[in-house]
Amino acid sequence: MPADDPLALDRQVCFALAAASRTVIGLYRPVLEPLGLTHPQYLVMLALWERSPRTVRDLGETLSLEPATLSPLLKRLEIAGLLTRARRVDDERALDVELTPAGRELRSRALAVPGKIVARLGLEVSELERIRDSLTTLLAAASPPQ
Amino acid sequence: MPADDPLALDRQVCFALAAASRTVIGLYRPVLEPLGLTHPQYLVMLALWERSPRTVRDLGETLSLEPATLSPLLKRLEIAGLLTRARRVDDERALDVELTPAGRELRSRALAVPGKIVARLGLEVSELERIRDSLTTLLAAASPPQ
DNA sequence: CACTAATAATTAGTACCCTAACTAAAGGAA
DNA sequence: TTCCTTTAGTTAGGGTACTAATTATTAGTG
Repeated sequence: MPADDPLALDRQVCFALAAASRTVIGLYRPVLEPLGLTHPQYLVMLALWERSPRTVRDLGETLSLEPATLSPLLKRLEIAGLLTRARRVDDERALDVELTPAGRELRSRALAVPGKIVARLGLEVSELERIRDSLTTLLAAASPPQ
Repeated sequence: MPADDPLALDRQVCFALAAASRTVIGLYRPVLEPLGLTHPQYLVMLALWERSPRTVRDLGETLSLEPATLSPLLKRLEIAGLLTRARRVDDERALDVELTPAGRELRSRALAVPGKIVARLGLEVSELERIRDSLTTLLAAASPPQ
């Protein structure tokens, strides 16, 4: 195996990305479980805590997720009582995905989540911010032209 | 929404990670489809092109994937004729996952893959390497202690 | 040697993830 | 106004991804 192998696993950004993503997200599981959330659900709630109500399309664009992924996911959050989905009055193709009081109140418990993960990672916050900025660059480069 | 909101989406490394990972991996789909591979399968093949045969456990550790994920995935690659799975003689709990001649030959077509993705991303190779190194740091921090 | 504990891989179950197809509603053009 | 095109969200289907449970094999202990 030559030292300059173009297909070497440790040369592939996509592998580093996939493995890091899965592994980091895996750390959230025990932290989010007491809140009754999976990681993708947590991301949805983060978006709604920023702004609610929002449409499925808006959530999809914000989270880089397809409607087909969001649809059942939102359904499960609705069943859990954290949000409601109602047809918009001005455009009945669209849904207003809106936090319930329970969904809103969950935010205060979620405030402890990032700190727990940062502590588990044991990296400097400044380094995490640098990594995050790199990822934002990468996401922009990979995203479809607007 | 305060400017220093600890739960702001764009402050979460995990969100940047999830979105970037999904989006970048999504770019591979049309490139890998002519090779008959999904992205996770591509990663498995990369590992086997480095070294074959390998056990499921070895592949799992290398790729940060659970055996439960690998089991059906390898089965599909076996059905596709790219690899075989055989009980090891020295330890019948373990499998030897070994490339077939077809699996081995696929590598030459796969050599074009990274270049296509890099071109699509339009980022300098040096920047991609920097990002990859960051991710490797992150993966190490997130991984269970050895 | 007998028995217990640990290990490797598979299966079951749940929750994503995407593409493709579909239904219903809205927008736009003639 | 009518009709075609586009859009929003859902459903279907295939492929992951994980935890938990299971089966069979191996390792370790007395």
